[in-house]
Amino acid sequence: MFMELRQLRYFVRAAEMQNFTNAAARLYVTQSTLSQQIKQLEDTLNAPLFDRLGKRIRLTEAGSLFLEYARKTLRDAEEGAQLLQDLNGLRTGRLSVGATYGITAVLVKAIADFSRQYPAIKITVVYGSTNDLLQQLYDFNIDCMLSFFSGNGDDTLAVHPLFSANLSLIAHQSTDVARQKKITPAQLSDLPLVLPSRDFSVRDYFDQVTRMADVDIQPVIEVNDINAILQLANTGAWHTILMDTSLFSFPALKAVPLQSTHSRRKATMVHLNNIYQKKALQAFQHGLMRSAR
Amino acid sequence: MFMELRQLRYFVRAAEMQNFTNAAARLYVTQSTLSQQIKQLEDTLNAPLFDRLGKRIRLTEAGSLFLEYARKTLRDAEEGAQLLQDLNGLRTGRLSVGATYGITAVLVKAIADFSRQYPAIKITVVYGSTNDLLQQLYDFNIDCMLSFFSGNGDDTLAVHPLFSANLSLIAHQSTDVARQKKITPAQLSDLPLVLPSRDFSVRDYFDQVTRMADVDIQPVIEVNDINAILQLANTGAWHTILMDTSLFSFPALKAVPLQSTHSRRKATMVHLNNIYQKKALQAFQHGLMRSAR
DNA sequence: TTCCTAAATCGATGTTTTCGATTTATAAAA
DNA sequence: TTTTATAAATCGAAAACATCGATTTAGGAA
Repeated sequence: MFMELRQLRYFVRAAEMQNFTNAAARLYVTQSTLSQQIKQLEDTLNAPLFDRLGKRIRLTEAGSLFLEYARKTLRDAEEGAQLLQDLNGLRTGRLSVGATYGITAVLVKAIADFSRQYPAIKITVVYGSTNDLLQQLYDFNIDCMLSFFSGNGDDTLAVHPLFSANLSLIAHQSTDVARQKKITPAQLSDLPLVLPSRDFSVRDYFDQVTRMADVDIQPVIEVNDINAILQLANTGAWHTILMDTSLFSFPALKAVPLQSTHSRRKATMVHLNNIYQKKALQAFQHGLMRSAR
Repeated sequence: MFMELRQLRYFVRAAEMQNFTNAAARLYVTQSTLSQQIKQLEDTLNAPLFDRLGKRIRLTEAGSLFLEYARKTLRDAEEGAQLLQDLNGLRTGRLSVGATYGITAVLVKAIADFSRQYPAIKITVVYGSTNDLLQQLYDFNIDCMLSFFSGNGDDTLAVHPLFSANLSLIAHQSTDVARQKKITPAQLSDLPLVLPSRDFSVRDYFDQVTRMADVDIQPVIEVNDINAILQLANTGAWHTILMDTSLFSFPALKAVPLQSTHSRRKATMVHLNNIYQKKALQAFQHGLMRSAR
């Protein structure tokens, strides 16, 4: 009725050996079985594949033509299976990681390590707000999310803690405040501040902290790019507020921890529960945990 | 233990439908059977192909990767079988032809001839927009496409010219314009027009021509069915714009060629390159070329 | 919560594959 | 020409397998 790969396997071997009995032996079936399966294949194809010349057999024209396709079919199936083997061995695949800015330092290190260990895996990094990324996670656009997110109560998300970070004043070393060991929210109101715009969760978080400390702090400048903010801070003319872990590649900038309840946040790695977890994600998570320590 | 084509057939259908129950129905087996065969395939591949998200399913990374190979495998097997069918001398087989409406006259003649010569070949005609049909061509749903399409630059498509057609005003013989030998785009603006909706490539094409002639022409009525448009034109109350070859079976309607640069288009027959070409397709193409002359 | 629907699982059934034995056919040897 | 050896086809029985219908499990909707 329908063609099956078994029949193609048998046919190809028989064509190669030009002999049913030997082919059957190689296939660990009896000659009877081989004979019947070939016949069945011929029936479904409605064409003879072998000429039976007494006790010899020979491919017909149809058989010769079909042999090529039978081989190709088997090869494709084999390649597909091989590809999945490779996937299991992390010799191929894709990994898509979402992150918020505050995670960059750890992320860069983790990705560098991972890519060195598994050079065949293609990595995509998607920056966005925590909410953006959550959406993308649910849409299956990213495999995991790195952010300051502590979970939403249900069990659809797996949340793995990475490290803790402090909300901090970022100031150029030449300024007075840069030398302080800590600073209170109230003390911020006199300082010239450049803050990330409300797209960034750290800004939300900062507003929350100041509201709780009952002080009102308005930035002089608002920018929606963390790197630009750091550049501005690097001139010494402005300060900013970021998680201390956002601070790297600017040796002249110092982080002064904000003194307040809840000024420490936990960075986490989040992925969907209850779906198959890519091996690549597991490996990446493993490296990430090490990088975060 | 071993992969079988049956499993690939089930898998591909399930992946396409994203739903086991519906896929099973289409395959004329029960959902139970499908479920078990998919599981078996997953076992032999040692990789999950679907995420089971409650009552939904979704391809895993492995599944997406494997889908391509499964399709390729089935296609090769199918091509091999088709090869032998053709070898049987066009005494059996299927031919699926996609066409846009403007080709109908030639298509009908070609099919009539072909079917008389090879009565055993089952013919399917699929009408659709050029883009629809291109997609179906790439999906192997149709063997060739007849349309006003001149190629897309790459060598995956073989394009054979059939005939040229003129963009024309279609008017009832009782109207004044029907007696003109030709008409300019500017002259159209005073006429009551029913135009095919933008789904039709001829409309795109007409808009392009008027834009180049620097006149703005808006239809009174827009309809997404060519036959309905011709019925309307046949009342004498409206005119329309079509390729002159679309005009047949309405003896009272006349085509007045649009006088403009580029108002002639070439109709073509297009099929995929680099795959085995059915004998039936070759024969059909041959007849088509003769009909188009 | 209850209801609805989709996938997984289970045991029974029917089909298909396989096997071993036998038959048929033919090429080579006597 | 007969005999012998060997290879493919055929046959009936046995094993393996796919399929089914019924049931269970579980998510999503009302």
